[in-house]
Amino acid sequence: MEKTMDKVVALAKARGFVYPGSEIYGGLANSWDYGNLGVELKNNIKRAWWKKFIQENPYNVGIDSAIIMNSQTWVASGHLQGFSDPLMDCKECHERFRADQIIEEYIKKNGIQLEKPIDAMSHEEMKKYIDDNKIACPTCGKHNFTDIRNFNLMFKTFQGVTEDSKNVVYLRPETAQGIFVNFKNVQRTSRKKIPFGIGQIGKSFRNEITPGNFIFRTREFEQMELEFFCEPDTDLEWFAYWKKFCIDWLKSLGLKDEEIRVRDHDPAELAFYSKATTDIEFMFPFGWGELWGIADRTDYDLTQHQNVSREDLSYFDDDKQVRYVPYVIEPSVGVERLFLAFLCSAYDEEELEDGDVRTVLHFHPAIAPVKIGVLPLSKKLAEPAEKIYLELCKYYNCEYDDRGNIGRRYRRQDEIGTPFCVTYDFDSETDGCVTVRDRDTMQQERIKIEDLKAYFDNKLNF
RNA sequence: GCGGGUGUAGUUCAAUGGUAGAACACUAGCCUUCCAAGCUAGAUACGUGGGUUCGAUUCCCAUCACCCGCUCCA
Repeated sequence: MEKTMDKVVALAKARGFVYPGSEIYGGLANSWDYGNLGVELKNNIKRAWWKKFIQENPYNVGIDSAIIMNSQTWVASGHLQGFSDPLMDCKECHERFRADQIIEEYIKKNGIQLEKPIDAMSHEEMKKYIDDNKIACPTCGKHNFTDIRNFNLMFKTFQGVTEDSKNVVYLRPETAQGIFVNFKNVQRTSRKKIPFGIGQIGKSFRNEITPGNFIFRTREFEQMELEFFCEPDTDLEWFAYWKKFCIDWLKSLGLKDEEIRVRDHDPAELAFYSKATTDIEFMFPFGWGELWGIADRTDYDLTQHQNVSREDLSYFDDDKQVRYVPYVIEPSVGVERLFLAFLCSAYDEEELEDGDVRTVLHFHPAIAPVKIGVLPLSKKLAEPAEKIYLELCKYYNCEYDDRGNIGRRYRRQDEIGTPFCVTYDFDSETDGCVTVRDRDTMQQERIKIEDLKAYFDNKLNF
């Protein structure tokens, strides 16, 4: 069986996991909507993360911070400055440059004195200067540039009625900063002592140059981030701890050893804020792709916010009688990427004994969109079967289906990854039992109708 | 962002300068029907916007989307 992106995407669209966004208007590049099954899968993933990282974890608590934050946040975090450069592309070799740097190099090389400093020049003036002096592309030597564009990865909008620069706000490019600015609030109200973590699930927005690979990289996405605050000098221990924690969690939900690998970043590759970064990668049909980034952010963020806001963000350790700015370990994972990884991992085409092929999603029951399919053997048995459905769906997301024949209905449930099917047949009336069929083993059991709840509580308890 | 390609029911494909067919899927009905069965009936499509033309799904342009390659990526 060849597992291709095409097949996974086709199934996702056909069965209601993911639709192209704004489809009736011709779509919107790289936006995706999650359908009736997609929303269940997505919610299950988020619920599983929250349970493991927040609810069950004695160290961590949660938060839900605003998407739009005071713009000073992005001054402190470095997001504003880092990407407000005037960029231009060489049309000949497609290399991208900073316009101010090209001019800078040119005047330095030729000993020219400019009338006004480069950073005071407008984009038009820079472009004109480059054109007038026929400054060549440092890579290919030709002179054929695009216009200068201000490239910032952040989505910009205005808060309030007037669209002037004072009202500019940004959609957050990561949820992490909402945690950092609330560090003192959460520490005080939760009465947590270091080490402790604050987790958050929420949308982030990045105006990526090249999104793609289905839902792998999109401009609007959802992150599940944990910022774990620890004492300086204990950061590397915690870094290793969370790395293992994340990998174990992925495996507990069904990702296989051979589908996962861990890649440590070279020192040269590290972002300016990070001391160490590890990517947990997943083997997608299109190749290895980053799933989870675990970064040692040191005390960079809290120190930056402390400097820009002039609020003291240090922590006083009562036991050791020392004050310090905590170090931060950040495991950050994208919900959509996990969604895609689970979908790809679960996808299978099985050849049955009679030579028939069934497409089946082997989701871990915790994330399966539908837990139980309730199927009457015949439409004539619809009434009692519906009764069972109405009872079970109080506890588990269930689907009732009486259309077509029974075989087709089993296959449909296989295709959406439903772990169990309950079939009410002509004997059920007399013996009070139904057939429960397991998706993975294809084994069938007769279960008393009154025992069904207990049976599934046992099977679906995680 | 650049180059190349592709857009016809839900899906995979036909045909055609005079508005379109099939298969599978879907819906309804029949059937004591446990792994995509059978029979009958039915609904559903020319991506969007311009242009040429008496008339465009077909030709031209733009746009949007997708695919392949390059580029880029906190």
